[in-house]
Parts: sequence; C-alpha cells; structure tokens
Amino acid sequence: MRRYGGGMETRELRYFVAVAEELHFGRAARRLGIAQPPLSRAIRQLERRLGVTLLERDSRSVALTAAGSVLLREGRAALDAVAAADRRTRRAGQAATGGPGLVLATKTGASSELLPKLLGAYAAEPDAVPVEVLLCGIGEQERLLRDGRADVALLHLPYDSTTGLDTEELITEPQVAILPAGHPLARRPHLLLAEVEALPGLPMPRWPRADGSYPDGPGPEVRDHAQLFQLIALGRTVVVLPESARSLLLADLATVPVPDAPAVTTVIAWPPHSRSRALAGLIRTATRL
Amino acid sequence: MRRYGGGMETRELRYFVAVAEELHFGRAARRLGIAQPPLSRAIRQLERRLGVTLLERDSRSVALTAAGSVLLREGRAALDAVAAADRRTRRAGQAATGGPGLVLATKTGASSELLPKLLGAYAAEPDAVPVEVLLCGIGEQERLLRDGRADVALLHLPYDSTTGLDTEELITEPQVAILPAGHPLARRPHLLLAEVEALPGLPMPRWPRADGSYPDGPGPEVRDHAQLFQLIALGRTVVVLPESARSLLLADLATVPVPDAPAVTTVIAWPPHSRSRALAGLIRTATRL
DNA sequence: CCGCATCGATACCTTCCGGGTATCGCGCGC
DNA sequence: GCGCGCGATACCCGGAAGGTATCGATGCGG
Repeated sequence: MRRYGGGMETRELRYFVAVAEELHFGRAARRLGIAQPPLSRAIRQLERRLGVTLLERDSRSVALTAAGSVLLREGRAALDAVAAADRRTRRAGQAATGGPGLVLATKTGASSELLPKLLGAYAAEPDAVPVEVLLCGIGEQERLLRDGRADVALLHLPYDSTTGLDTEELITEPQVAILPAGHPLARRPHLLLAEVEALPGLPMPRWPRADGSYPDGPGPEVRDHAQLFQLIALGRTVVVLPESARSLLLADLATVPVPDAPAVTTVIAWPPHSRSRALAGLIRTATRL
Repeated sequence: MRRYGGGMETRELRYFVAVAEELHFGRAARRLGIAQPPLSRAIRQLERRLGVTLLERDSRSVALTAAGSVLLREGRAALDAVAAADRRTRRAGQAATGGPGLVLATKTGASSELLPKLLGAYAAEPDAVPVEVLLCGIGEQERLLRDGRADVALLHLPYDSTTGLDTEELITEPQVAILPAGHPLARRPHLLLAEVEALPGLPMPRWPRADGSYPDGPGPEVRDHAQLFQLIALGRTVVVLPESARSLLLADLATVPVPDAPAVTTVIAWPPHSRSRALAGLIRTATRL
C-alpha cells in the first residue's frame, strides 16, 4: 500500500509544459485556451509550492532554469503516463462492447512480410482479440506506447530506441542496397556501405524527424516508401534497407546485399507494466513465428 | 510539439487508487483525509467522464471491473511519474545549493565490495557530484527509481526485475551456500542447490515482500543480513548468496560453492528518460570498474 | 420479523480556487 | 518620447471540491 502525498496536479504540469515549450506566456495561454494572467499565476504557485525557480523571466524573454528543464522532461513523461491511463481505461471499458482489443503500431511500409503472418497467426489463436494496426512515422512508436495510443509495437533495431520498453526479438535480417535496375552497381554481387554512401550524384534520402522537420543534407526529402522507390527508379537517390523490403519493390529496381551494414532486428515491444492477457497472447504468438 | 487534451487530474487518480486498494469508500476516504460523500461523487464523475464503469458496487461490497484494474495499474504508474517529476524538480532546484546530486538505491548488505569501490572511483572523477546512498529492502528499488526518490540503483539479476529500466551489467558472480562453521556439509568442496534446499531442519529463510508481509513456509522470517547470519550461526537456517556476501560474514560461518545456482549479475539501472550529466558520469565510472 | 448496524448515494450548504477583465510596470524600437 | 509588447498585479465571479445531515438498501442478531 502506497501513499501519494497531495502533489502536483496534471493541470499545473500541462500549463508548465506549454510555457516551457513556447517560452512565451501569451502564446502558451492561447494554446491552452485560457487567458494569460491565470497562467502566470499558476506557474508562480507551482514555483512557490516546489520551492524552486522554473523560469527566468524579464519582460522581454523567458528562459528555462536547470530545474525547469528537469520538470519539462519529467512532466512530459508524467503527462504521457496520465494520458495512457486515460486511454487504456477507456479502451478497456469499450473492449467488452466490441472495440479493438489491442492496438499495434508499426512503421508504414516496414515488416511487410512479418506483419500479415503475425496477424494471421494470432487471429487463429483460440482467445484472440481484434487487433487494430496503427501505421506511423519514424520514431513515433515509442511515443504511442508511452501515451497509451498503442499497446504494442514492431520496432527495428538499431534504428529505433527501446529504452524503457520490454521487448522480444523476432527476426534479424541483413540489409540490401536498392538501386535502379539499370545502374552499373546493380549487377555487383555485393556492395560496401561506404560505396553506397559515396555514390556520386546519389545522396541518401532524408527522412522527417519526430517534429516533422528534415535534417540538412544533399539528399531528397522523402515521406514514405512509395515516394522513396519512385525517386530511386528515377535515379535520384539510393537507400539501404532490410532484406524484407524486397517484397514491396517496384519492377525496375534491383537489390544488392550490403554485408557490412548493421543487421536489422525486428522486435516486438510493449510498455513494461502492461501485461494483459491479450497482449501476452500476441507476444507469445509473435515469438513462435 | 504535443497537445495534452484536458484529461484526468492526479487528484482523481489518487482517489480512485485509494478506493481500488481499499475496496471500501469509507476507509479510502479516511485514508485520503476527506469525507466519504465527496469521494463517492469524485469516483462517479471520473466514471462518467471516462464513459466506463470502474467499480461494481452494491451496498455490501465494492469490486473492480476489468477497466478498473486497468486504471489501477496505469494510475499507479502515472502517479509515480508525477511524484517523480515533483521530487526530481525539487532536487534539481536544491542541487545548486549543495544538496545531493545523485541518489543511489541499493539493497541493504548487498554489493558490499562493489559499492565502496564505485563511490570511491566516482568521487575521484573531476566533475563528480555528491552521491546519497539509499539502503532499501528487497524489490524496493524499482519503485524508488520510478517515483523519483532515487536516480540510479544497483540491482541483482535474476532476483530483481529490470523491466522498464535501462541497465548496464557490472559484475557476474557465482553463488555460495552459507552454513554454520561446524556443519557437516561445510567441509564439502561444493553443494548442489537441491541439496541445500532439502537440508533437514534447515529451511530457507523467508524475506518480506514489498508490502511487508511474509510468504508462507517453514523457514524463519528475516529482515536483514545481520539477522540472517545470526540465525545461520544458530543452526536455524541456511541460505544461498552471491560470493561477495563473504565479505560481511561472521567468524563462525562457512561458505560452500553452489555451482548449479544461477549466477548473480549486478547491474546499474536508471529510469530510461533521465540522462543527466552527473548520472552519465556515474554510469561511465561504474562500467569501467 | 423487527430493530440495528453498515455502507454507499443523495441533498444541500459553504468555501475557495481557477479563470476572466482591467490595468500597471517595464523595456524596446520607430 | 511615445507606442507597443509582455509579464505581473488587482479585483471580481462562478463553479467545483469538501463538509454535514440524511436516505435507502442489505445483512445480521435477537
């Protein structure tokens, strides 16, 4: 049995996170749908109750203190946990009335072979529940698991981080370079990573980050695999992907093994404390594939 | 940038967790320091807003629904995260004024060789901060990390669970049986686990669980290593411990290797998202020992 | 079968706090 | 110097949280 001394309210956390992200009380207030004065007051109260200065403010600028950055990081995690509690409880309530039993998050276009096999095998289990598949962008999965929008995800090491998640390895596969069918290197038995990266006139594509912005660089900005493959066919870029990406290839593309590229391991991941009956079943099915 | 739609307040979560743990509105209200009617109302409001029945109540008993158990589990995690945000922010504010920079949790009596070495080596680092050591009971460490009372912990696999934590392995050591010096088996070169467990009249001791209660069984209840060793010396029990426990042994005790007992790995563990400069330094020092 | 105790729900009142409007104080730029 | 942007302050209002009294149901002992 535990005691939770009357601590911070999530409202205060939401307010602080908004201000800390905007570094501007007016904008933060607008984003929160309240007026600016109550927001100022709320932050001051929070600072007084914590006995800590969170924001250094003069009338021209607002900046985070060291304690403020800690609360920004921890506060986001806490808000995610609260949001997860909310969503998962709602879903648990509706599960009885036919809603999806599990939400699985995976990267768009990835695991095109594994995923149908997994869903098929699981659906055949005696106590299977409906599985909703959530296709999402790069690096989005961890967030979805944390805030309760997903119960389980397929991640790809070493690209995705699994810190704070429980995982089981499913398959490991080598990577291949994907080239236009007519490219001179397309007939080579294999390529080295360095060779692929140094291909003149064929810079690696740039994927969007979590916030939607693109890193700097020479390569084209791509948003999904369809776009990517078309650009490769046009001879504008090149990419190294796990072997299984072959299954969604266009006709005029060729693959060449890249033995020194790190092998990609597909893992099934879930938040550590949530071990529902249905989730356990799905994981068991996955590891048996 | 993320939006957190106006969701649950921590007060509601605290209330629900109290009721779910007590399964009794009156007791829960007393525990929370409020009257019973506002508590009933708060739970009803929570249920209405979630659109989910959390508790099945007739006027004689209260029981959790499936959704209720989900909210109990997720709510505890969320409250821990909020408590962690609170505590870590407070500490970050006081850190400037000389408070402890890091709080390390370890089991009382364990790692008696490793811990001083680690603290010594870290203190010698150029940018070391003060480290407070928190001695705690079995299985308490995960909780301390989760709710922010500790920043880092020493855990012992396979006894402790590391789900949801980031870890680095430090050392792995075999286990030994600890016997009274005069015991007939004390002169054997090694013992099998089965032999130790079957010792007539020497049942394994029982350790308290997280909630303070003891599992059933024939062995004596022990609370710490001093108590345990005294009981062994008295010939009332026997135990299998990692080799390094030798360093805190009494004179009239003997150790015998137990090669088939699982090796114990000491790991340093920390919550996944909190990677402060000081913490990174401590972990680096630890892995270099 | 009838009090009686127990426990959650309801009714009603009070207080306090979250939120709004108006305004101030301050620093910057035209 | 004057306007303007921004955060802080002052003040008011409404609603929600909390308390007291009471009800209604249920199980139990006499």
